[in-house]
Amino acid sequence: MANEKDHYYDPFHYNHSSSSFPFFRDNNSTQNFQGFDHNNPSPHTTFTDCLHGSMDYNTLSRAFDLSCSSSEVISSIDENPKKNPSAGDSAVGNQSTPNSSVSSSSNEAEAVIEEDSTKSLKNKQPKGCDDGDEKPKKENKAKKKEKKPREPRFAFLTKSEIDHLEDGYRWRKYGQKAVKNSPYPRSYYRCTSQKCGVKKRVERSFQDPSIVITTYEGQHNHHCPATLRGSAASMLSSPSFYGSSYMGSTLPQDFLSQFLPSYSQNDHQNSVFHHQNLSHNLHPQPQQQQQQFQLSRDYGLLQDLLPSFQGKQEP
DNA sequence: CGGTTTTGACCTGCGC
DNA sequence: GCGCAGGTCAAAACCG
Repeated sequence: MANEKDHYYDPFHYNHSSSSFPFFRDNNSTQNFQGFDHNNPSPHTTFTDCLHGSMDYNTLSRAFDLSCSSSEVISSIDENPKKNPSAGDSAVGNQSTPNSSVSSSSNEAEAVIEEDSTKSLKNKQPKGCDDGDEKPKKENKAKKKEKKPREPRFAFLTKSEIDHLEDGYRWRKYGQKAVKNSPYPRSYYRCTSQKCGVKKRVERSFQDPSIVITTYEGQHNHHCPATLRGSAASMLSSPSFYGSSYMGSTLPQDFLSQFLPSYSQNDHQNSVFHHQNLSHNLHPQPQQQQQQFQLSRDYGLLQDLLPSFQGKQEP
């Protein structure tokens, strides 16, 4: 979907020289990792890894602010590749020149991300004009659906054996789909809280089944119904969880506190977050890979993890 | 019995 | 226009 509604934030476009952490934000609201093309980044892709926990846009935003005082934290690449094709190319193509496009991104990234959600309208269009002989079902859907902008997305890679990670919120599964090139299905969840339209998708990496890819969409308009201690917080300190590319050198505690209200300093001491400088560690040793998953700037790695990504990667 | 999960059908956008 | 893939709906099944 390469139209003006698409916005692309290059997850890889962080300033690795400063060890900022690679949170990815998917503003564009279409599919993840699908249709990614080095030469045409427009097809939304964003990715993030890091921790799992109760994330919503609010907490994430705050977390970003904390760590991302500068532009490099989050690289929003090209807010509109279509408008600026060359920038679009740079979104991915410039990854070898980390500082080239970062400058303009970050600060606007925050603003852009919300703005985008009003622009991205990939949601189903109402079929209001269906003819009378259509199925009633269709008509109902048509009436129900409105043009709703997609919410910004955040994707997380989590090393876990559990598919659906506890994050303190209650979710209802509303769908499951097989993922192309992957033996693992993708599950769709919706927050059960009334009027809370937050969704999340959970899928397992095809290449590394121990990695769960969780994509959050939207922000909760209510408090977390459950304390996280014992659930997400405990998982943070469990060996099965490896927050990999968490790069914020000053973040861990504050950041985690933002995500996990019950996350204490004590937890932090036991946490498995690792500060990594991706620029020096694009290809972790096998041993390291056992200990921590690392999100690399190298597309190849993402490609390995994401089958659908891979599909587009190889012509 | 109410809430959740499962699952096939349906819808939409994109590429060819 | 057609086929494909992602995303969603909603009825049925399941569960506590």
